[in-house]
Amino acid sequence: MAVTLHDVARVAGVSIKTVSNVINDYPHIRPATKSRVEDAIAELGYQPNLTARSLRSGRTGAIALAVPDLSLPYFAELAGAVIAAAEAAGIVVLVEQTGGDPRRELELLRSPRLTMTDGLIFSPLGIEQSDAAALRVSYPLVLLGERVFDPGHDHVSMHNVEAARAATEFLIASGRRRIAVVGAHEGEIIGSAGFRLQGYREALDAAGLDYDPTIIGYTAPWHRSGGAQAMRDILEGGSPFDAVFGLNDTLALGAMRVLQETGIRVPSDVSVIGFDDLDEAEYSIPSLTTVDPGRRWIADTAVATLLRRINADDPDALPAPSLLLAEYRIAVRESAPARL
Amino acid sequence: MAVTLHDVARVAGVSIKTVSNVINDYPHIRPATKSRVEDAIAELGYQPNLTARSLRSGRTGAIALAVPDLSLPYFAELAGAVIAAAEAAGIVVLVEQTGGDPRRELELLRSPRLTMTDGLIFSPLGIEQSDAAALRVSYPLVLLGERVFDPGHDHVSMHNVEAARAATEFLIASGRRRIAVVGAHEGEIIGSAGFRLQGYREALDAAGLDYDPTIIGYTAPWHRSGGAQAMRDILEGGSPFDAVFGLNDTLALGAMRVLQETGIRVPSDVSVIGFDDLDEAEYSIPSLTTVDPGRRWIADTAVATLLRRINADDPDALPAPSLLLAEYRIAVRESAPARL
DNA sequence: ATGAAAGCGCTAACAT
DNA sequence: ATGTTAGCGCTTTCAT
Repeated sequence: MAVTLHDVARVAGVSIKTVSNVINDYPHIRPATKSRVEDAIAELGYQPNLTARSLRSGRTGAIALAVPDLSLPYFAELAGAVIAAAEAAGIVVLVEQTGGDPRRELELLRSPRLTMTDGLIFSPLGIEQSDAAALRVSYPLVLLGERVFDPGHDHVSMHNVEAARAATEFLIASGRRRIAVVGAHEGEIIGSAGFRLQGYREALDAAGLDYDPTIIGYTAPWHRSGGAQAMRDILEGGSPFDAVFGLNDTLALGAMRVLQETGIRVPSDVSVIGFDDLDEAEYSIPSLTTVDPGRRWIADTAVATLLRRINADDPDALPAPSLLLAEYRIAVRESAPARL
Repeated sequence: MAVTLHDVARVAGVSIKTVSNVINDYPHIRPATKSRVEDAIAELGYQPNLTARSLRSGRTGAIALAVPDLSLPYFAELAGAVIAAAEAAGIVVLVEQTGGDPRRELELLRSPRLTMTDGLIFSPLGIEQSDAAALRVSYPLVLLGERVFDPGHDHVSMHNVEAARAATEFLIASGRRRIAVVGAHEGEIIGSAGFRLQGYREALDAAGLDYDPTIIGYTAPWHRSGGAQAMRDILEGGSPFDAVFGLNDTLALGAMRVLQETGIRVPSDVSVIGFDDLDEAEYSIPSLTTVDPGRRWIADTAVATLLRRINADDPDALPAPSLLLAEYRIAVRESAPARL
């Protein structure tokens, strides 16, 4: 069926080893032999069978990336950045969607599917501290997102607490005092929502402002509709506020829409800040001030770190698993100007 | 290193064939033998090596998906839908980004990488009619997007002309007469921009309205910023208009932002309609009326069609390559109400 | 109902 | 500088 090394070897009048040498740029080949082989390859349209190569070499040249859902813009942009970084390194990416479901996340970690890849970049959402044992796997693994697990893994994440604190301080510095939050998770300590809320409280404390639970809006799914609903809850509560901190951009965008519906003007009545710096933050009406958490750096670093583990000759000779945190910055746009 | 069939066979006291039979649910196995093997599998934590299975069976259980860029929301949502459809069929998806660059698209079609997959779902953007020969590949291939090539391939697409005509007719029926277009491509006949513009012109013709080139905005990249720029061009031209047809949602969203900046109100002054029905169309301010082109159906159908080719015992016994077109509908929201 | 043996296409070890 | 051989882990004949 397909052209194999043997076919090329026969046509070129050499052994398959020589053909293999040519393909793999082995240095000591007579130019005449080399060109004869290359001609045969071109003539037959030979392409190496990567499955066979993988079986023999133990390397597939592919990695897996597991994210909750590509329809969430943050993860779509993250996946795009990971694929681009992997391609630059000559490897391909198998993308899995877990839906943030802990059962599917655990299943994925033990899936035989992973034998088709050299390692996994995993952005968990549903699994918990008690599932940490499931992360002790035999293949190279890099975790993304919140560090809710014991050490022992390379982990690439962002400065959630500090960045959220900086976002809140930015609003305070611009003159706001009653800052509502959209997207909190009831009782969560560890996790994006918990960390960002903590940063928010630290900023309030430092400024001597009181924490007012009546302007904290809760929603589990971080969609726009969740942000809209949480914003409505706060409005119905009746407590005044002069700014909104959306714990991510889609929440902020959903909240902004509800404000607009209600006749509240952004930013003249209420400032709005988000978190993620999605592409669309630049084009919303008004454009969204937000925290750029360093997504591109996260993707590049995750791939580089995974490849370092994969390529390690002696796995134990490698540096200990590390927590790598991206730099953040505040992207100032219209929804929350630096001064009112 | 890893546990193999041989290890399981040794522990269970059977041959590897029997273990293989158990794994593959071969019916004629003595229950006692079967449970002995299953115990050994559990005890050793055996997992089949899918690379070896692929080499022997000729099937990888993976397909490739090539799209321009996951940071474009349409393709992110499409990719998510394809991965979900594939997962339901028990296969995984290797995602490639071409950037819409014809060179990379052509390269991809001949990439040895594809030997790691059973087939390809390809959404081309850059290659042209003259590259049609490159599409005559030896592996199963399903094309997505505009049918700019000769037949001979399964192709899953949308009713571009009709849907664009319907969108335009919707605006006309609502009372609009001067409908600007944002996102046209200079001189393009075949392609999303060309087809949708054609549908627009057909609707104008049918309604007895003149086509006015001064309210057609051109932009090659279908980003929000492109939509914004094309909208500005039209405004600078000074010709009046009472509606905007964005040839996709991001263009429409970018245009809407410029209208708002200029003090033009949507929809009271100008109606805006898009095309794609992205998740975000529902949450923009105002929410965006748009054409739902049947993305979910497209993803399901592309996967099902590709799998049919892959699973064909006799490739020639299959139905001829077909052009499959999704049903469309207009999602009516605030930016263009049915009646003003 | 189970086993023995071959071989998918390649790379690695060892020859020469 | 090139050839020979073995074998990665599995499925698939072919036996029994």
